[in-house]
Amino acid sequence: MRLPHSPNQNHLLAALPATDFERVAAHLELVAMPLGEYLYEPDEQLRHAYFPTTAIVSLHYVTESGASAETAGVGNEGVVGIALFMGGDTTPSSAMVQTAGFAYRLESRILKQEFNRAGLMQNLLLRYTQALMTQMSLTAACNRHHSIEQRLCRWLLLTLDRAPAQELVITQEQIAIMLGVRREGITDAAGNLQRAGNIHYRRGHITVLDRSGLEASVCECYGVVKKEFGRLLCDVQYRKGL
Amino acid sequence: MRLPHSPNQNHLLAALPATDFERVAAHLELVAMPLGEYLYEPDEQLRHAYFPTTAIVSLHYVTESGASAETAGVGNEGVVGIALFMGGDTTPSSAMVQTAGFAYRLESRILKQEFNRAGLMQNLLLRYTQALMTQMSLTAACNRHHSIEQRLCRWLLLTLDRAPAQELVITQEQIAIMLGVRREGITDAAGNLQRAGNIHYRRGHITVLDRSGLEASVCECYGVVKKEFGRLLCDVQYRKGL
DNA sequence: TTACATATGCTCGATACCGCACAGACATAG
DNA sequence: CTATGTCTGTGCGGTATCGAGCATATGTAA
Repeated sequence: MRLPHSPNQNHLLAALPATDFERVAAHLELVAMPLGEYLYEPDEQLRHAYFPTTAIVSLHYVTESGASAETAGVGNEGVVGIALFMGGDTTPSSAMVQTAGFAYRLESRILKQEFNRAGLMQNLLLRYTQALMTQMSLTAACNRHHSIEQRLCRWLLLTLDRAPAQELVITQEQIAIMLGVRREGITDAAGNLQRAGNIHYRRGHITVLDRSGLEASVCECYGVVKKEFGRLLCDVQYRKGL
Repeated sequence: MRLPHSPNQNHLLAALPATDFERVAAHLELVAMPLGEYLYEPDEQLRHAYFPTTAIVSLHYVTESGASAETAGVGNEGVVGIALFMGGDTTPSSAMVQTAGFAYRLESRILKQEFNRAGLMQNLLLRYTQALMTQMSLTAACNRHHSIEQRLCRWLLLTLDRAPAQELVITQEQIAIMLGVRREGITDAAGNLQRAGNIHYRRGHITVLDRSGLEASVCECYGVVKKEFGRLLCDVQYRKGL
């Protein structure tokens, strides 16, 4: 399975009206996103915004003591580099590639320019940003009140929704870092899910066998985030010919 | 001490250029914000944006089981009702008055209108929104990795920075709800801080005796949020004559 | 095939926090 | 001044999660 790359694999780019899209298309640059690459580190000036197609990026904060916690994920539904058009240019968080794949990147100057046209692209980016805020808020609440197993289910489902396949290539250690827990905590929780027949995993590969099983174990947070993304970005019109 | 009310007590309003300010001034309505009032509940259509002067508002999410957790606070540095100009109009979170006081409110229509002028006000609101996102992200990480006592210190310092006085009028129960922990957890932590001579409290009143003591116990999150607010909103020019 | 690095499984004690129950202290209205 | 409701203090057992250490399994590369 080797699909040709297209900017339209990213929902935001696909939602642009033809005239807007054509203006930016020439500036879009396809880039490979290897696992573990940092798109930006804390307080580092961003040069590009990234519109993932098959890659998934994790936005997270790393504490002084080295512990970390994901605050939101970005896949083909969104864009990495919000701070560029929000005006801050940098953030104290980091963005790391969590699932290898591809993205189209756009120079910061071009993105700002498009944003300032105050057209549909601005509207789209702002609504996406609000959805991202919802995800961050829910993550904060979820971290307080829900168990590791529930949070793992949330994370798996959200990641699966962004992934092109049913199999995720990631180790339990890496998931633990995202969720901000010990690796053994993930081993436990994943073991439960595997015993229940919901997932199967082996050395860095997780396959979802029964999505509905995960949905039965997940906390409300998944549904709320999902619904909010749907609500905020449901009326995007895809360009003809997609 | 009875200061005359003025929109300039809110930093965002105070930062507007005279011409912009005069355009909205006629629409600003001073409102009292009693403790516990909900400015909006989940998915409820917002009618106004609120620019607090002396009031402090808590943005939080309430889970299905009734547990809650604050994701960010808003005082005279900001505005409640981000969703109006971001385009979503509603959010799954709630906004509740956490410290009684006053705010100036603006009809949603007027706010959107001003935002869409794409002038300094838009720029200001977007940078404020980014600062708010930083607060949400840090809250998520803080909830994962820092102790109740550290989080209490963070909350006290952030609230103090927004409060007009050194004394906060709030019960331990209410603080517990904000932080998403048991009331007893706050009793413990506050007891420690009182024994250390950093604060003094009695039945719903907390007085900060030694700010530097709190700063010594707080986690990094306070500083990061503080710095980010400073960075994003430092260059606001206050109108002459304030 | 073998060696090696790495991913996962398991155990143990420690601890932060929870849920519950109840006692005492304080503020304020009558 | 007293009664009442609210706020705070404390103790108890229970549990999720942590931290550390080590055993085992599994890919991969020599």
